[in-house]
Amino acid sequence: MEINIKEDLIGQLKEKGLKLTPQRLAIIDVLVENCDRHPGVTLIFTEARKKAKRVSLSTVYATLKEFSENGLIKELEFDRMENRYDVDLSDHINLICKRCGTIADYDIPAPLEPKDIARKSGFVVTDTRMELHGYCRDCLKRPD
Amino acid sequence: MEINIKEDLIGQLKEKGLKLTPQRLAIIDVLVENCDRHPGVTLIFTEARKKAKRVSLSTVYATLKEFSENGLIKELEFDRMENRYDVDLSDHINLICKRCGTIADYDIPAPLEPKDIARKSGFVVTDTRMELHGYCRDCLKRPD
DNA sequence: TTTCCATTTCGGAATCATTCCAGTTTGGTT
DNA sequence: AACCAAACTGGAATGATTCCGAAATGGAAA
Repeated sequence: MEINIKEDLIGQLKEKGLKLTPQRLAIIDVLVENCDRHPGVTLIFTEARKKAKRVSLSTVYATLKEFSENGLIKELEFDRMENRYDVDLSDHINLICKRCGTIADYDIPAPLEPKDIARKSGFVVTDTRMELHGYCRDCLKRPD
Repeated sequence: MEINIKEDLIGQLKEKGLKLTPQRLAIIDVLVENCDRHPGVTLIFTEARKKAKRVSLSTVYATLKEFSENGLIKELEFDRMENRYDVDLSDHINLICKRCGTIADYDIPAPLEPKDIARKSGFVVTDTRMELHGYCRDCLKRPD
């Protein structure tokens, strides 16, 4: 499964005419290995360093930007908090824990028809983002 | 109508034991006058200066934070973009134009039951945020 | 395989919204 | 009128992100 995601990402990379560098390969590996963790730049940077000899923070930023602009990954932007990256491109709802910062996916398809919205408001939807902030199961258990 | 919102805000301020200062009064005025515009800090700061003799940027930040923490207003956080503030506390969907940055409200109640989510995922929802990014009617008309 | 150049990488400086800080002022209660 | 916790100030600090010019390199073409 992870192999498929990885091969798919590399395939898309070439399709888009982007070069396959050791840095990018390392970043892809980290993304795939942590695909259910919505990793941030710091984690990706740290882990990528273990895989490729030379990777700079600038490169990680540039690469993640490039990838998300080309639709390889999804960028979840946050305020006063590192952006998070998701290999899962499907529309889903993010459950974001206020306490530990964990981001879980909630897979109920959003019952919002872009067509209805366009018809009623004239607004053309290109990206959907649904966040539910609150507390995850684990944090609720833990005292304090 | 606007009068009611203003009086209501001032009422809540006193209820919460917060002091009514000329700076806060000016900020409330700006919020109410621009209630359908989702104003950001810069706009609020600039306009508030016209109303009160002395207002500092720090105060605007502190005040907006205080207000939203006390539930007087809603803070919409953005990445790489000023936060926006909303006097309308009801759950609604924000239509955010990628081009002009306008934020419009879309008033269809979200058909997501917090109870269902809690039951299925153990996640307790405290805040809902739904954003649909795309292009507004006006920007679609305009060429280039 | 060698050449070549657009792309990528690098690290350090710059950006910018926001927060922090320490000192001063002030609303509103006693 | 006195008092003090809360609020205000402006300048410095923060931290994620972007920008920059120079150096390195993937991979297509020769």
